[in-house]
Amino acid sequence: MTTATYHHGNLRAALVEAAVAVARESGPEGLAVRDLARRVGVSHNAAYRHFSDRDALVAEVAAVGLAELTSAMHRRIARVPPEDADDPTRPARSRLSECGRGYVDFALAEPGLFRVVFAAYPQAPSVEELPARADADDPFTVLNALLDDLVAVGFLAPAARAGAEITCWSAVHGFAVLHSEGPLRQLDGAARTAMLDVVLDTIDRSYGATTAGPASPAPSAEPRAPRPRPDGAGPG
Amino acid sequence: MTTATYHHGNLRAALVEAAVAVARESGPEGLAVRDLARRVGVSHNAAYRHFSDRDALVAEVAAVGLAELTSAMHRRIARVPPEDADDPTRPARSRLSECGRGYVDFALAEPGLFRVVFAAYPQAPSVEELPARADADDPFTVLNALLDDLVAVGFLAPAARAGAEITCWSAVHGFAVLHSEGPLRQLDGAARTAMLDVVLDTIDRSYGATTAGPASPAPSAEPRAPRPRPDGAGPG
DNA sequence: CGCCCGGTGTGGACGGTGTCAACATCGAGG
DNA sequence: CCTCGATGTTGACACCGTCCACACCGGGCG
Repeated sequence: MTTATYHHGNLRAALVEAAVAVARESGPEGLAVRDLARRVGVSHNAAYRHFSDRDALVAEVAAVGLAELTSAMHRRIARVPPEDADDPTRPARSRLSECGRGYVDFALAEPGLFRVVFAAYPQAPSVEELPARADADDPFTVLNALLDDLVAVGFLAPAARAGAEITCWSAVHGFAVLHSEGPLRQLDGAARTAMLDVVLDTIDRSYGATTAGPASPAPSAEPRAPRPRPDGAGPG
Repeated sequence: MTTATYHHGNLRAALVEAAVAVARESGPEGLAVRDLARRVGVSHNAAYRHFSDRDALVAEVAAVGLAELTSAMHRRIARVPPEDADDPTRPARSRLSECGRGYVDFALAEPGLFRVVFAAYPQAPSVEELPARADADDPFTVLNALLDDLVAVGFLAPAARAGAEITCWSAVHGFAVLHSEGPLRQLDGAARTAMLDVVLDTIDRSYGATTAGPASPAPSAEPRAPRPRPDGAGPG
């Protein structure tokens, strides 16, 4: 804690910290303003000097969770070897898979935080405004960059690029939700891993078919220069 | 209402009916036992003669929602013509797509009910016990039947059948969650429809590739046997 | 130096919730 | 007819979010 300068010092930070701890094991419905105030050793209502609403506090926790989620993805992505002698498309494809695995890992390891994140997730940016925030560090931006790489490498047909981000996000998010606290919550770990492999392979196979098969209009457009990979370790 | 035989008559049914109505527009967090009792014109606590818990009441609503969800899927599936002169695999493939569209339709049309369903969804049956309940009428069973059809028709390789139910469910459920009350909630209808088409086409293309090419995540850059082209899926 | 003001924390109140316990009512069956 | 069990009522308790009035305390101004 930084030096206590006032009555309590840094109540706001203490509240957020406590809230994150509670959210980890109870999810969003476990977050109660009064309870958090009690934990921090302050009277109820004190929190309202720092957060207009309970929702504002939850949003703060969601921001922390979102950062952790993003960093979990980055960590997984960074483990992929940058080159493959046999297949030049493999690194980009593996990065996409690992990105999904990082997402699911987080959802399973921190189901409470994960649910808080999606109880108050900010609007995903529209496709038009994406370039403007290409430097942002959130799961959707990371995913889009990886898909662009997949096109640049010549694996994903440019014509199939549109909507790919929604497809990947949907598949991985659905998997995460169904398994972390949904109807598939009590599958054992091994089966779960195998199932996730199937999901990711299904997408990979489909995207490979866009360049190889007769599936889409023009099988080829020359690959663009690969963008620098955002392997930043992230905060936390 | 059936003839009132007692103090109130059929309180239980009245409570469930009111609860479903509330859930439609407020989701699970809008369901309050006291409020429902008030709406039905009965004192609080009366409900506890019929439901042990608030959770028990929510579960009842979830059952109603699950039935509606299943029926939405059936309705969509039933619209697919049973035969296609050009391509014998098309009906089964279209049924799978329509099944997904029915799922998403329901999630978008009834976001509150949809969320109640997945706030308390029963455990999905394991693969072993599936045959035993092949006659059950729930989304997971329907999906499995359609995937079996896809194998029978020769479109989906038997080796790729395992895990396909999880893949399809994940993709469609994720899409539904992200769009119905998630970060993509304010996409306009046309874009949404197009995105769902992409998701479903991605799966269709991948499954079509399982009968033609190597099923493993091998590079598979070379062109493959001529597969009937999985162009836009449906009689949307 | 002293006073005031605004940021911060306190205490109380109101209406809402789930749930338990005691009581009242009413219909069916002995 | 009378009892008994199923059903509904009333009251209470402990929580919750939030609004209000008040108390504190330190820094900036006179």
